[in-house]
Amino acid sequence: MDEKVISQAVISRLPRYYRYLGDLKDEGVERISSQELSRRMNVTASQIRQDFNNFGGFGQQGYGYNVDYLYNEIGKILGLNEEHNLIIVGAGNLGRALTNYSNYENRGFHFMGLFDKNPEFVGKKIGSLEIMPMDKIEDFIIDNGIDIVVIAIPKAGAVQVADRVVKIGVKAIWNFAHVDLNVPDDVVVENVHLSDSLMKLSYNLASR
Amino acid sequence: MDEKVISQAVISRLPRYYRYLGDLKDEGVERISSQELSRRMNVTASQIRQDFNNFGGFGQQGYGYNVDYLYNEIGKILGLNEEHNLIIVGAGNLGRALTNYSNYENRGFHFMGLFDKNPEFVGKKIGSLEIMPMDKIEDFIIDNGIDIVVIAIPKAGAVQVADRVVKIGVKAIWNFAHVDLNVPDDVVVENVHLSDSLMKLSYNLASR
DNA sequence: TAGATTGTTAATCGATTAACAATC
DNA sequence: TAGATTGTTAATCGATTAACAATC
Repeated sequence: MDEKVISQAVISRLPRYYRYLGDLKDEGVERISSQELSRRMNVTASQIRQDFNNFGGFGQQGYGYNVDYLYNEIGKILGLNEEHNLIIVGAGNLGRALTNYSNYENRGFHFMGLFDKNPEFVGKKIGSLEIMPMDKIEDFIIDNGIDIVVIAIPKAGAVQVADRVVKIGVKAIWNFAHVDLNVPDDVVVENVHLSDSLMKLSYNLASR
Repeated sequence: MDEKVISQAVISRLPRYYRYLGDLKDEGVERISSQELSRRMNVTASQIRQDFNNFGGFGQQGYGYNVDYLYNEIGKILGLNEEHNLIIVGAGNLGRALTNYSNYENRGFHFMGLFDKNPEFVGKKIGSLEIMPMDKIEDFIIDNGIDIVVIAIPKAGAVQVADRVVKIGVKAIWNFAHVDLNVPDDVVVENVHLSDSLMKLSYNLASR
């Protein structure tokens, strides 16, 4: 391996490139220059070329970038050619919303199970998934090759759930709980702190 | 006004400070030094002091920071002492999840209305809110002093909804649609692109 | 007063932008 | 070949960290 470490600033921009390239593809655009993409996306052409060149040369002098090729390459970089099996812990409103967020499916993200500690929920079906009790989490993860765990429960239980799934080898957590998870270095956590986001909006609104 | 512009990097960290200070308050901690906070939060003490000093001196040499006071000051900076009235456009799973995200309530964020274009949804109640038809959005915003609009519909309709609410004076949009909204300079948009977040997780998992 | 710790300036580091030679 | 546009190096800008004088 021994790959160059890419800064998170670059990584954060990749999904947006991917989205724009997908749109261009849909429009039937075959090739695009960094300058034209820069105009559309409102970033500098320089940044676009620097970002792409972190991963090797995807373009051609005098021509630009082939949209289809670049789209696929960025998809590969993002790991979208891999299949991922997920479970969601927490069958509250948010957990249910994520369950049905079916447009992930076609990107290789498969939502396989839904868990909740509320006995009244257990057994109920959300879409095609049946809600299972919390004590089945470990077995389900192992039996179904789950590699991503989505935490959609209040902060009180989140840390404990994270500890449990990390213990049996899960290496990726998508965390919606409003708490920082403390995990080993080789486990990646992606936080979605909705209230942080709303506070940022509140600040920017107030200080317009 | 004429206030110094604070970088978004700093703003993004404020909600996290706010959360940790709230926890400290709950623990009954009265004062804290930048060094101790740095240890807890895993950031440098230098950064903490720099961040706070963007807004004036909240501490005292030789003593540190008063937890309660600092908590309140950051709350004020974030605009949490102001009342905000919100509506949610889109009564799908995500919209419903946000509706019931009631812990925002006690921070002065009031979810006042829920809208959907699906005639079958209109009239149904989600919690205490009745789903209203899309053509009532403008009147409702004006009549109820709505200052934040939450967009929780697919990308297809999102741009149009944004245009409509901006037209009648809304200055803040919390956007969950997977599309960039093009709004005037004096309108703030806070994006929550869930699939971008999942792609980042996917990348970081693959390149661990 | 002595010790602690801030507020703030200076140094460093990293990310973005500009420039241009390489090359299609 | 001439024109266009990348890949890449150099310059700039901004953010983070270190250091320390001010002061409680």
